[in-house]
This record gives sequence, C-alpha cells and structure tokens, in this order.
Amino acid sequence: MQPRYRQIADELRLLIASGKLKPGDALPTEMEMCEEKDISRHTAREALRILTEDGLIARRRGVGTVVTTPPTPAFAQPIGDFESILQYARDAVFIPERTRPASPAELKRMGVDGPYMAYLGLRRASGEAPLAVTTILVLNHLAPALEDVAELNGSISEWIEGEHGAAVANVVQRMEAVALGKTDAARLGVPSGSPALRTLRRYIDTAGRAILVSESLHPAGRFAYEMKLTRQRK
Amino acid sequence: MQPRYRQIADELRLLIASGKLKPGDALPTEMEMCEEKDISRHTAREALRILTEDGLIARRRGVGTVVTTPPTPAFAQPIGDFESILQYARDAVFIPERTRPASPAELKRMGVDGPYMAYLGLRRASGEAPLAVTTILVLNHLAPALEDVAELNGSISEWIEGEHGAAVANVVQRMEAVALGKTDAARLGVPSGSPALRTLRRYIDTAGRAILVSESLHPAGRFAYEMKLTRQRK
DNA sequence: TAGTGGTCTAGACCACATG
DNA sequence: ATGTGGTCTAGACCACTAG
Repeated sequence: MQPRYRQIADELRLLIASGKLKPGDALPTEMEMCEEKDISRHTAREALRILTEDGLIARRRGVGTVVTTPPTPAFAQPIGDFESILQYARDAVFIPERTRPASPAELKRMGVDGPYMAYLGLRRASGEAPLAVTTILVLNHLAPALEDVAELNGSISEWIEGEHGAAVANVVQRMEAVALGKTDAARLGVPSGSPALRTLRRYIDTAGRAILVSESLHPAGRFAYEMKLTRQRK
Repeated sequence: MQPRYRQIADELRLLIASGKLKPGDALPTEMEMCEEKDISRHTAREALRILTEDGLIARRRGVGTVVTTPPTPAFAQPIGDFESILQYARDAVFIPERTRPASPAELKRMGVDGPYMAYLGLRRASGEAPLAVTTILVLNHLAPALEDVAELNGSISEWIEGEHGAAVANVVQRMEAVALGKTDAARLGVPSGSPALRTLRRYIDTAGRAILVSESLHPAGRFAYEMKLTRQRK
C-alpha cells in the first residue's frame, strides 16, 4: 500500500512520461488538485515536491507549475565517485566487435606500454544510436576471450577483479574534446570532424600497473558527464 | 531572511560538521525539537527532511534519528577534489571583458532561472593563447563590480564567500563536447565549428540556490580535465 | 505499553507575479 | 485585486520498535 502522495506523484509522472503532459504544459494548481483528488494541500504538495526533486516539474510562486523541458543531452549520467563509474559501465553496455593485440599507436594514444589486448566495440544504452565508440585495453595475461566479454553484463574491470583477484586501487580519468576521425565518425553516424568528448580511464592496481584502459568517444549531444562534488564534512 | 526550517537544519548541520554530534549520536526527537524551538511538528520535520536528503542523518520509525556514519563506499572521490576545482579557478585566471544582466538564452543554456549578472571574458594561464572563453553568472545581489572582478586574483566564488558569508555547499559539474560557434571560435583563434570541451559548473549554497554558474569552452588540444579516484578503505 | 517517525487534515498568513 | 506557491500551526491516526 503506497501512501496517497506517492500514488498521486506516480499518476502525474505517468502523464508526463506518456506525453499527455508535454514540456511547458501547466499542471493543475494545488487547490485544484486538492478538490479533484479530495486531499489536503499538504498531501498535494508532497506529491509535487517529489516531482520537483526529480526535475520533472518547475514551480514558481505566483505563476504555477509547469513540466520542465528535459536537459538537452538525454544522457546525463550522474557520476561522482568511483562506484558510479562502475555503474555507468554496467548501464551503458559495451558491445565488443573484435579483439586483437594492441597496436603501438593505440598504446601511445592511451598512455600505456606493454603487452595489451585491445577490444573494439560500441557503447549503447537503450536507444538506437550508439553512445560511443570504445576501445578497451587489457593486460595480456588478464584478458578474457571475446566471447566471454560479450557475455559479461557487468564491467570488464569487475570481471578481472573477480577472476584474477587483481584489485583496482584507483582510476585516473581524463576528459577532453576531440574531432572525430573518418572511421569513428562513420561508426557513430555523424560527419567526419565533428566534436566528441573523449574519456580515457586507466584502472590502476595496487602495484601501479594499468591493468585496464578504456577510451570512449562520445559524439556531441549524445552524452554529458555530470558529477556532484560535496564540500567535505570536517 | 531564511525560513525557520532551514535555520534549524543549518543549526543541526553545524552541530554535525563541528563534531558536537558524532556519527551514531541520537538527535532530539521531533516532539523535543517542537518544544525546545517552539515550532510545529511540520517545521521540525521539514528541517530533518533536508538533512536526511543530504545523507547526514538516518531516521527509523519507532527508533529515532541518528547521525549517519560518513559513507564508506568501496570507492570514493578523494575529498581534495572539491578544493581542486577552486584551485583550477585560481590557476587559470579569468580575464573579464564586460558585464551585463544575463540574457534569457544564457539562463536557459546554463540551467538556472532568476536575476543574474553575466561576466564575459577569457581564461588564460601563462601562455599566449587563451585557454577558454568563459561566461560567469552571479546572483544579482551578490554580484561584484566589473572593476573588482578584474582585481580578484582568487576565484569569484571565494570572493562571494568572503564578502557575503554565503557558503558553497556543493558543486555540480557537467562536461560535454560541443562545436564552437563563429563568435567564440574567433575569440579563441580557431576555425568555426571546431570541437570544444564545455564545462558547466554550478556552485550551490546550503539553501540549494545556484549562487554562481560558470561555463567554459575549451578548444580541443588546449585543455584536458583529469581526475584521480582512489579506492577507499572500509 | 509507550514512544517513535510516517501520513494526513484543515485551517492560516505571507511574498510574489500577473492582469 | 486575485491567485499562485512558500511557510507554518495544531491537531489527528497509524505502523513500527523497543523495553
């Protein structure tokens, strides 16, 4: 049994999700909701508070309540700490296409040196367009077979931790803007030379070795990296 | 003038931050707070709700309210990162060029709403080429004069904290790739349409207001954002 | 059984935006 | 002047936990 305010919040959420209420549309005022649903104002406000926190609606005193326009890039993955990076890796599935020993050019570009296997593929969420082209380098003696990678619904780094007992001690992450080359642009279905967010992550074990390095190229508009940093509690 | 429930939330937050209330300690019950502060239960609950959302306290029906033990996720962002954002702002000097009330387009693009002043300028390190074009929005009643901004060798957010006593509670940071428009490209000396890293930072105070928002457009190759995430001991 | 937080009602006054 | 959402009061009943 759900509390009344949550039922109402869910009703409204459904109206918005289904498109019956579009961005910019006005919601009923608090008093209207009170009469229609036969509830007190407090209950109505609690329902609206939930939707406000979720960013679905915006409220302005003296004006009313409207459905917000969704943030421009649909994918604002809130990633603030290490854990949610792994979460991101789980949500946006890596679809491997082929594997081979890493080339010298790749090794240099991704800032490592040694015997690595390279996995090339796409990163997808639920939608149709791929989120990114991704290259993953794994130290040779830890590298799984391509078939196994395809089976993994978790992240490769977690597989390595489970399979080999290697512990990731920290992750160094780097972000910058680049222009897409012809090949990558074609795979993403965007014009050659168009902007992309390049994220490079190096997973370092306790010995300081990069056991896994991943590079993703996210075309503009399909992905934004968002993190919340909270002031320290001293 | 802050609402009563927020004053009380801030009082309690201070008790926790200062260590007078340690993790595991019990807070007063709702009824005790009502009598001590001479407020209604609703007001007390609203204050406690804020702290619950911030993860500072945990509440259990039939038991009471206690200060939470600081999160011990397997991985966490080193606390230094909040400070290093401010550090970045100090290193790469913001050179203001002009100021005016923020336009509706700017407000929408930067995800805020209200009366803000806009400061437009370039960001430079030691070298010759500018690192980025930057737009900074500051809440009207906190906004410094353009001449003062030029004098600041620290960051504007720190100036605000010192001058007005406003405390930045957290920073939400967003990164994505964009194509540079004609004007910005010209100011940076790169071709129109070339890639740039857009970083948007919203500095949020304890009341949840964005007191300052900054947007920087870093052309490809001149800037990369790098962060290190360390595994936390349990 | 007593006390906690969770939910809900029925009022009230206010600051603010709009016509 | 009217109506909006923001704040606040003073009650109430409930589910749950613990002694």
